[in-house]
Amino acid sequence: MSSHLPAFGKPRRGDARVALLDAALSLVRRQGWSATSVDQLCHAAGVTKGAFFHHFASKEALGVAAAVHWSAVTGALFAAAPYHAPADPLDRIFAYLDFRSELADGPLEEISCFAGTAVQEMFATSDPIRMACAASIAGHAQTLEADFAAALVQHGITCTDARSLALHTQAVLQGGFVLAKALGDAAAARDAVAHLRRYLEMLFAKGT
Amino acid sequence: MSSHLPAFGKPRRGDARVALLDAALSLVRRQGWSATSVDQLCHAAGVTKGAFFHHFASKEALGVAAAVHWSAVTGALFAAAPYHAPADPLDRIFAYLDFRSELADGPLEEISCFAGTAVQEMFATSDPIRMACAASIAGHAQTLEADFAAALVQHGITCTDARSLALHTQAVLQGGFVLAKALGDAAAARDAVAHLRRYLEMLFAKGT
DNA sequence: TGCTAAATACCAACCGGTTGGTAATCTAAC
DNA sequence: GTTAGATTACCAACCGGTTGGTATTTAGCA
Repeated sequence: MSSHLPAFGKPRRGDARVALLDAALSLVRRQGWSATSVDQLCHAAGVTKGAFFHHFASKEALGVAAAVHWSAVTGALFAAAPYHAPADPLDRIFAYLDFRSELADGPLEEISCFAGTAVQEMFATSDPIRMACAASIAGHAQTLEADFAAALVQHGITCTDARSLALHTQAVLQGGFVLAKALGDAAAARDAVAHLRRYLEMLFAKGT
Repeated sequence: MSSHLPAFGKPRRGDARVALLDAALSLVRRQGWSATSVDQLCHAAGVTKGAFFHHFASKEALGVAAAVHWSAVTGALFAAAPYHAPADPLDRIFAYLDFRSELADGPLEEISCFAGTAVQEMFATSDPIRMACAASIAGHAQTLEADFAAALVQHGITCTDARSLALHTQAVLQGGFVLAKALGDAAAARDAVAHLRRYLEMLFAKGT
C-alpha cells in the first residue's frame, strides 16, 4: 500500500533486491541470461556486488527470483488490463489477443518474455531456472484457461481442450517474439497473433 | 574425388573448420550462444584455439558461418525428406507438418533451432549474427511459399498471403520449441504443430 | 546494543584473442 | 617424377581483462 515510490534514480536502503530484479528483467530480455554478468546487473541496479550476494546466494538464485518477479510484474499488468471487460468468455480471449498485439507496438526489446528468453538458454544447464520459467509461462497460460473452457462448452467444441489452447496461445506469442527479433520488426509478432486470432475465430465459429 | 574417409574419430587435417561449425550447432542449441566459449568449441571439435582463429576472425564470425552451416545442414535434411511426394500443394504442406512433428520425437536438445536460439540472445548485440539467423529462418520459410501460394489460389483464399503463412509456420515451430524446453517435454512442440495443422485445415476448407 | 543492509577489496578461474612456430600440402621448374 | 619453395592448416603457450563468488568492514535502523 504505502509503498514509497523510489524518489530519485538512486536506490534507497532496502531497495537493492528489487532494483537487481528489475535490472535482471531488462538486461536478460535484451541480451540473454549468459551474456548478463553479475557486475552488469549491479551497475544497472546502482548497487555493489556485496549487496548482490547479500540478497542472492548465486547468480542462479537471482535467476529463479527474477522469474518469480517477472510473473508478479506481468501478472499485475494483465490483471489491470481492460480486456477482462467483455461478458462473453470468447470475447475476453479476443480482447486479450488485441491487448497482446498492442503491447507489441513498443520497441523490440520490450516485446519479449523474460521466461522464454532465459529458458531457451538454460533448459539443459539449470533445472531451477528452467522450472521457474516454466511456472511463469504455464501460470500465465492458466489465467486464460477458464475463458477457453467456458467458450469450448458454449460452442460445443470437443476436438481440443482449454489447457492445450491456452498453452498454444503462449507458444504462438513466444514464436512471434523470436521472429520479430530475427527480422528486426515487431510486426512479425503482431502477424503471429493475427493468425492465432483467425484460428480461434474459425474454431469457435465452426461449433456455433 | 578420392577423399579418404576420416578413418577414426580424430579429425584429419582440413576438417577443423567443419568440426568447429558442427560443434557450434550442437553446443549452441544445448546451452545458447553466450554460454558457449571458444575453448569449449575447440575442445568439442578436437582442435586448438590456433585453428579456431585461423579459420574465423572472431567468435562472431564463427556465429555467422554457423548460421549458414545450419541452413545447409537443415536444407539438405528437408530436401531429402519424403514430404515432397504428394501431388497436391496443400497435401505437401500437411506432409511437411507431419515431418516436423516426427522430428520432434527425438531428445529435447535435438528439436531446437540454432538460428532461433542464437537470435534470441544476439538480436540487440550483434547485427551480423541477427541477419544471418534471419536469413536462415526466412530462407527455410521460403521453401514453403510456393506450395502455400498454389494452395491459396486453388482454394480461392485471399484473407492472407503465402509469405505470411510460411513465416507463421516458422513462428509456431519456434514457439513450440520454447515451450518444449520450458516444460521439459517435446510433446509441447508437437501440440503446437497440431494446432497449426488444424488452423490450416479450417482455413483451406473454408474456401473449398 | 544487536542485527541487517550494503560497501570495499579481493581471488582463482576463465574469457576472447594473439603470438611465434611447425608440419602437412600444393605448385611448378627441371 | 622429383624436389625446392611458397602456402596452407594447425598447434602450444601466453596476454590483459572479466567472470562468479568470498571475506571483511562500515553504515543504519530498532
